[in-house]
Amino acid sequence: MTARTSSENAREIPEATVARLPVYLRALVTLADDGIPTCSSEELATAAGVNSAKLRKDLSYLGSYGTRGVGYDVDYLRYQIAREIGVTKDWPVVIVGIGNLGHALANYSGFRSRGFQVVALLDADPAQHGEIVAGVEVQPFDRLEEIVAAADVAIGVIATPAAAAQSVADRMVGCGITSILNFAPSVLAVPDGVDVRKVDLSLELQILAYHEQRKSQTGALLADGGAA
Amino acid sequence: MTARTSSENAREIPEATVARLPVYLRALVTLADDGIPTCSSEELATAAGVNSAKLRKDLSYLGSYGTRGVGYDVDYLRYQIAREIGVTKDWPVVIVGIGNLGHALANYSGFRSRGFQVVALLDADPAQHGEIVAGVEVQPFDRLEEIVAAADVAIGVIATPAAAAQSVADRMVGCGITSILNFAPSVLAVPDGVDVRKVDLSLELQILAYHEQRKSQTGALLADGGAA
DNA sequence: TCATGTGAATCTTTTCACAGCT
DNA sequence: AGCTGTGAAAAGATTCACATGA
Repeated sequence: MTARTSSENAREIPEATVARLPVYLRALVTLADDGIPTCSSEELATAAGVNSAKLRKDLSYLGSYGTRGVGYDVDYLRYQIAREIGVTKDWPVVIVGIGNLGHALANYSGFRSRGFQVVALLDADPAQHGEIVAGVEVQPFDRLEEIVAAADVAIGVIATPAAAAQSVADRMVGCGITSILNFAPSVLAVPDGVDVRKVDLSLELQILAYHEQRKSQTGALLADGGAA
Repeated sequence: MTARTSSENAREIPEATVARLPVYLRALVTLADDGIPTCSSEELATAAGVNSAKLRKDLSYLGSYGTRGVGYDVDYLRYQIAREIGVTKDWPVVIVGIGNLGHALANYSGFRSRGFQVVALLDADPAQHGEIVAGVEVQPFDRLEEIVAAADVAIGVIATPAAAAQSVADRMVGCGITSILNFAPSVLAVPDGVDVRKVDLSLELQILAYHEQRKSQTGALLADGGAA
């Protein structure tokens, strides 16, 4: 669920494809780490958990980076996807709300290694201020504007309780942040041009519960759809 | 598979709809908490962050729970959706991997209040054993089978490093778990009939980065939205 | 010979627009 | 008079299957 941005671009990559590019990138990094120089669409698709037709169609939106009869050069394709996503350099990120989840996010090494740098941790609660988490000091939320301006931050992460999320989002938007990753279980209202992605833990579990309930009922057939 | 061939099964709910039911449920809970007894599709859609046509179409797969000319009874619709999802009673859940993220998950109150009960916290690292997190003791991973059998656990959460995720999933599947929520950044191979959902924090940020990069390029398509 | 890249077909999801019920 | 519920149309995503070019 991202904001629509229309525009007639020849390079218009479908949203479903965009959502898979990071998966491909991670699979390529793993292959590269294993010393594999080249792969077929079949191999990469397996590593990424999709089928090869979908993979090839997805990659075709980026360009022709493979070699017919051979496959893909792992490093080359990896670079092309990283460039397309925009993670060839690090993005500065602020995290607001340093509770349990905020701590976990701040400590999550995957951010650093995948194109993001946590430049500030902010919390409204004075009791938290001064604590050092993953090498970064927790500061008052009121310093948001100052920090965003100084580090040219475009991406904000909200890990506050639901009640605070909208006002945090408003402040973020007000100081120029245009992408928000929201872990609070609330729907955010933001202006056009601001992207919001939501991660909701209990929502994911509820989707599993739905399918789980189906499985235990009837017993006629397991059905399912493969997931992932 | 499936073959929408005739036969009963009038109850086939599209996956896209299933993924939104928990969102509607949460919106309804909020409305109920605010003391609102009735709402229109327009109001509920706004609260859920979707448009009203989509909401009505989604609800139509469950049945006819509204009243034409009036709207929906909040409590009644809430119960119907909860029943459809299968969260009218609690599901027992085990969490494996009690690092930063595992701690945050164990402490996350949203699980308890939304249909899930954390019955065990498991970790392979003996240094963690015995610690009490959110009132639950961290136990050795080897007790998995015993605990799953005793509490009839169907849903497992993996919050381990990527390297351990597949072997944890194998053990879970081996003892009868058929739904897995995976926070480790790795693709899990599981048999048919087992559902896996993945939450990948840096993947979400990378999707935002893609759109962010687009915004800063060209500059032509910045705000737009209503304009064009 | 072989695997990519891609039109065409199929399936899914969203949106439209209004008939039908309160 | 108004809002739901739903066919039908449109848009989007996936899969098929093979021409294409290394």
